[in-house]
Amino acid sequence: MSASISDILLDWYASHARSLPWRAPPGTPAPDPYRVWLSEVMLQQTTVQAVKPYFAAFIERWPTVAALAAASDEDVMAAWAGLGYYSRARNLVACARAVAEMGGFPDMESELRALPGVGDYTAAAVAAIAFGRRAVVVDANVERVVARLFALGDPLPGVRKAIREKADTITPAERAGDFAQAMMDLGATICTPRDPKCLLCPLRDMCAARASGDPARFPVKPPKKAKPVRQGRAYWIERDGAVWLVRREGRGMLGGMRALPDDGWSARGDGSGDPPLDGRFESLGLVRHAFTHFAIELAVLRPVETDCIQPDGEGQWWPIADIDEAGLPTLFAKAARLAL
DNA sequence: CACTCGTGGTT
DNA sequence: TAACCAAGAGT
Repeated sequence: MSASISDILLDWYASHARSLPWRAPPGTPAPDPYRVWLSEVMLQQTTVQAVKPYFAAFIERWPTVAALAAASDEDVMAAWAGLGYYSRARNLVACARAVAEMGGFPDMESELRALPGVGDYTAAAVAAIAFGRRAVVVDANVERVVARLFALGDPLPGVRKAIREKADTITPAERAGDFAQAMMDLGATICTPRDPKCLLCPLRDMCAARASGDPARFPVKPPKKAKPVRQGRAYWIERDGAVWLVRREGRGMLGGMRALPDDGWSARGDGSGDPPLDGRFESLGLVRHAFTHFAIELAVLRPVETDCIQPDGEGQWWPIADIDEAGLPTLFAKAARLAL
């Protein structure tokens, strides 16, 4: 009887696992579920390199889920600034509070799945990695590896159901967590999106995509839509060494984050809203920034008359010397850099 | 299902 | 340099 895919992969993982701050070495006891969960949320659509400093800072500042549950929304949002997808930070606090209330993380995939910010992938990953449960973990790496192993040629996202079924068939009953991480490491280091390193792959002899001669063709992706460019304005309003900052509303673009006041570009898309105070403005320059589904050209403006300034609406005067601690998302950090 | 939601590195 | 892409979730 020949070795199974999971046996081969687990054997490969024993000597090729990446060493990561949130990870236990292959075959060693599972890490703290809090660390697993925190890293998985941070890693959603985010590179390992980008996550590392944020993970270290969060663990240092909030060593337990109870500590994070006790933190203020404002502090967590500011600590998340720059990492992107800020709904993750809003859900992170909500999830920490729910878990603290429960007395700890549930150890079943179905219960994990019910927590805020925990979807199919994260629930399976935490169940497998932190609790040793058998769970079918499918992220973009696994999708790519499985699509290639079985040469699944239908386009995403329709092919996902078939991918999951195939992933289920190769997931072992034991060590599903190591298996999942092995699949992800293989996808990240060998079975890469472009130019896969098939000669180094432990599964090369059983890979249908490699046999086809063009493994990089899998998985087939749909054409992407053009990215529109929006125009907007942001306002740099200074008084006594401080700048006027607002907190963005709701769950939309950059929701919950501290920001410069703007003209409503994110809601309207055309930057046609009103400035936060009357008077004339002069230009400090233009910030170009690309989001996932649109780009923006943000004009940064400063009031010409600088006496007796008091902007409309809610906000706070933030000391300019401490601007790095304001927790501005990157777009507004760029605008602040331009102003300074 | 289709769309929203960030950012920075790589090619 | 424009495009692609990363340990996805919520609506």
